[in-house]
Amino acid sequence: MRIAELAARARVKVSTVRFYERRGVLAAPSRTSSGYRDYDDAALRQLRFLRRGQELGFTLAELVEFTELSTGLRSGTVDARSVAVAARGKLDEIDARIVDLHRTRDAIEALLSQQCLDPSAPCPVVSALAAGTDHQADREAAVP
Amino acid sequence: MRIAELAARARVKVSTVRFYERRGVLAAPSRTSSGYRDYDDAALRQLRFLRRGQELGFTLAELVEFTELSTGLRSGTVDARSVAVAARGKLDEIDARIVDLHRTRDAIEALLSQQCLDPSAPCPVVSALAAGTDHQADREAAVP
DNA sequence: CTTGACCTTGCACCACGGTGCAGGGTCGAG
DNA sequence: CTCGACCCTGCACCGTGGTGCAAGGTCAAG
Repeated sequence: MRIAELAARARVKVSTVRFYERRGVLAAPSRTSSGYRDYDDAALRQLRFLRRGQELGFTLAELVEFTELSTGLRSGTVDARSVAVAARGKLDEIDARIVDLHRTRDAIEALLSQQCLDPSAPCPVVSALAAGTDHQADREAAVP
Repeated sequence: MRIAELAARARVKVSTVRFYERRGVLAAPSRTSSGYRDYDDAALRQLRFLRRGQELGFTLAELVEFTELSTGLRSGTVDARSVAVAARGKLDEIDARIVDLHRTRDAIEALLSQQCLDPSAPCPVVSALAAGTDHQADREAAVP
């Protein structure tokens, strides 16, 4: 398929597809005799994978890393152990983000349940976000 | 306190503090007679709030919005209903992100539990990320 | 054979979130 | 008084993730 069809089916812009190719995020496709890019279904899957990954907050660099790990594992150039290490790392990152989001979520819920309407109490959203002790930074700021 | 101390205590760079002021994200502080910025504890709290919010994936614009909503509510220039509407919207966004992250998490966990080591089966991580039907886009691509 | 929709390349531009540097002023210890 | 650490402004630059436009080539319908 040509670039417009690929882009439409992956719900991205044509310019974005070319941008991904420039960045090496999407493999350069074969070309027709007249020089038009000619994509296959694998390119469509890859492009959708990139789009979803972006929506989930991964950077293009991370998504390239995932792809390389996945294909490397299949082709045997990457061993299972290093994939496991990488996966464990991502898992921990994601878990931390989920915990953080739950904290924020709960704070906003508290806001919704009117607790923030009392101007004498600190807003729970702000409190939840501003959380963190001063002591570490204070020590460092005081010593030098 | 002066800018270096503020920056150290909020764990951000001095240049970042000035950048936030330029962008209107952090209120311009009072100045000493010689023109030095002079910050109070409220500025430190605001800066920490911004840093935490950034870590949680909010944009500076969203954090400004939160701040304005919070202060507007306290000063009575914003009514509780519009805060509730905004909060509900953010809540839904966060919930969607949590669900997505859980999906990704589970897919990576599947990878860790060796299911991806079978080269004949599709990698669950890639599948989870590439998920989504083609039909909508296909229809749109076919009709014009 | 023309017309319009599509394709090509290259380059410039955008928003976001900073980062760094030059060239100068200020402050406190010694 | 000097020295170093700090501060000021302005401006240029960076990476990330695109977006748009000009100038030209290709292709299929009419």
